[in-house]
Amino acid sequence: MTKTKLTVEHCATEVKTVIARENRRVTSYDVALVAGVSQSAVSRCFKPGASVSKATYALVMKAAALLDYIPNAAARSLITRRSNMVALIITNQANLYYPELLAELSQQFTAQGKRLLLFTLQREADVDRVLADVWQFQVDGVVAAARLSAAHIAEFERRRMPLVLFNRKLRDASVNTVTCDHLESGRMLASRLAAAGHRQFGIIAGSEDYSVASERQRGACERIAELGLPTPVVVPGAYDYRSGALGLKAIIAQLGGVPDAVICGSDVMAIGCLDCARHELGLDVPGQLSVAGFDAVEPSNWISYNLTTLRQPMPKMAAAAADLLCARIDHHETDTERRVFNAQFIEGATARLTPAGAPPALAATGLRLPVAIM
Amino acid sequence: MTKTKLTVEHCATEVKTVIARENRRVTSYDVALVAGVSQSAVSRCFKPGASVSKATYALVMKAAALLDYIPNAAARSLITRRSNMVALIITNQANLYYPELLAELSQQFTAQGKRLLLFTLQREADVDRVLADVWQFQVDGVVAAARLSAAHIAEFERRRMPLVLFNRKLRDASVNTVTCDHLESGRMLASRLAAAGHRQFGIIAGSEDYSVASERQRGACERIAELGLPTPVVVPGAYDYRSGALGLKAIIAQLGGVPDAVICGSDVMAIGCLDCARHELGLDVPGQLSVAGFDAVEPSNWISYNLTTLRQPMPKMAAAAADLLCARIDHHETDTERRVFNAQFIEGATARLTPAGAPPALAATGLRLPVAIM
DNA sequence: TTGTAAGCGTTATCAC
DNA sequence: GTGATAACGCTTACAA
Repeated sequence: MTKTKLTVEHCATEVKTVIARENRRVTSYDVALVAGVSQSAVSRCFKPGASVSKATYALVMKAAALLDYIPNAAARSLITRRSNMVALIITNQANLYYPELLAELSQQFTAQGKRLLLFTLQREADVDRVLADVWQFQVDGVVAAARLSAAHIAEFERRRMPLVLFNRKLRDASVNTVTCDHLESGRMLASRLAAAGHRQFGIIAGSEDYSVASERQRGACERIAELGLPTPVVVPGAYDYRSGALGLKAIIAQLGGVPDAVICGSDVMAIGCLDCARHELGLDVPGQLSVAGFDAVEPSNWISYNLTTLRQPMPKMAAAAADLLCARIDHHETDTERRVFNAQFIEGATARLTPAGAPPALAATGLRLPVAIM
Repeated sequence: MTKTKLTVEHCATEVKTVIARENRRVTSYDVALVAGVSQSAVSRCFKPGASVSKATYALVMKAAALLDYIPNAAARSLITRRSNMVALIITNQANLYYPELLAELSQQFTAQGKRLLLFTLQREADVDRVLADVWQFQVDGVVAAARLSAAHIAEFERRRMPLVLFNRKLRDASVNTVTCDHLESGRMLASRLAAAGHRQFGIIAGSEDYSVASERQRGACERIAELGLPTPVVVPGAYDYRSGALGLKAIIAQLGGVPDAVICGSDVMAIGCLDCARHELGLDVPGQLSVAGFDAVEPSNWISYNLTTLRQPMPKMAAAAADLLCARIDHHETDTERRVFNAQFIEGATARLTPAGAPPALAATGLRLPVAIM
């Protein structure tokens, strides 16, 4: 004959049915009602480091759990002016060839409590259309792995939107950038190949508007010229597998013969070049021709290729991008900085790295070389 | 000696300085002030088919442009209950091996005015941690390319969160799913290989918790059993390149010899297996051993591999996922649906597809086979 | 520590 | 077609 005791549980289920009937979301008011505290008390419980008594906290958390309450980020961001979202502007191409980049960035930003909102580009020219969307979504910052014009940069500044350029350079602008020294990479590769006695180079460049490949080309050409070697034959490429084969054939046609070495603007092109040389043209690589690429993508490491290439320290670069952006967002850093990383040379086995006739160094024989068993 | 005429431009710059001084965002009120209309008129101008006169529209748009005004999506989503964001829950692995998936999904959703908010998982087990975040961000729906438990699914229903599972199945749950028929793919591959006379199979499976690879394995085993062929040797793999070589060696050890064919749960493993067979073990593929994979990833098509494999129609699958999700979000569709696609067989040149001794079919010689020139 | 009340910047409803 | 006004769900002074 006891009068029904109004437990928190009872109250919660009752409130839930009301919410369901009114077809609305669970709010902090609902939780407050169930917990028997004020709405602001509920709010404080969900703010890390706010002053709440243990008892209140427990009460609120119990009610929240009962109601499946989760703070509404949209409402929060309206007042705090923080969305905890970072836009990533990236070309499809970039994601296709550097899938680790996405994983690394996502992980780094997640560690800082931020999530990536994705803006992919079919072509670099789509930036304009995409930027309008970026502003709408109230992201806290932007990582751009795409070509931005000076006007774009100006708009970022006007809107005070933190920005980090990833592997893109812009002259005459003070922007945070994270890059790998592609010019130096190109120089280094040319130096190594020249030291091994290669004289006539072919270069398969990237498309003109992609600075990474063109810087590598510029670096290689610079160094080749400095060394007084014959002018290399430079042909354009589209950064893909097919470009490697087409490029090699174009180089051979233009040169009237096989060059000593072909430097490709990317690994995928190098692999295309390599396959064409070996399987279509029947050339011995690196016996008759050396082939080298850039990036050290996963397949470059596969036994069939074992490509001579240079590795960009992607995890570190991603971490640097996250650091720079978070410094601006969370610590109101205003100075801009350029973080430049150096590529790591991967010897591989598709380029002769010692002068012809010299005994092959240990590396040239390769740890991963075919070893017949039985 | 004319009194300063208060043009819209003058007014705009004045308002801008005030905004800058007060360090706040440009709002629709500011635009209304400059345009000389009410705030609600401004709001209407930014709503696609609202009733506004041409004159007002022009006035408002001019003022908006002058002030760099863009509607605040957080505020909008608070009242409309639409964030125009869709969460993509994806394992790092999935993105690493299927980078096109991301591009396709992003494109499909962008076409529907929605953007992807990225939630990457180091391991499939991280889902729990990630889901709490998903709820916060008020996304309109979720595409999950990760393993969800029945409890997870239940939470989606409780929260009425639209969900599409991508390439994951769940027994006994009515959920929207988009899959490729991996079981049938496995069966088809086994059939084709058996028809060509292969009798003893080795299978390199995927890790247990990844349904795609295990279904393929199940399909292949089923079919092999139906045909009365010897029980295949099944070894586990981790979906990566290294697993291919390890798997092949394990199969050979377990069998005491080389099998007729090895079916690998993924192309990357198949490529690892292939490289090991050819370069480490000195086997002739497909002369002494047939190797086949699944997925038709880009490298599988490279001349060095030209892998026998099955292609998932990724673009169509991505489109289907977007369709299903948008139907629930925008058209309040409540029925769930399973869209199952069939894989396309890619003959390649790493598996013998005609009975031994029979004259090779045209396909077996391959259009992309090495052709020495000169 | 807690509650009250004022925003944040929209969209939606309703008179006019 | 246009303008007041009330939500939306939260954070944050400020007062108690």
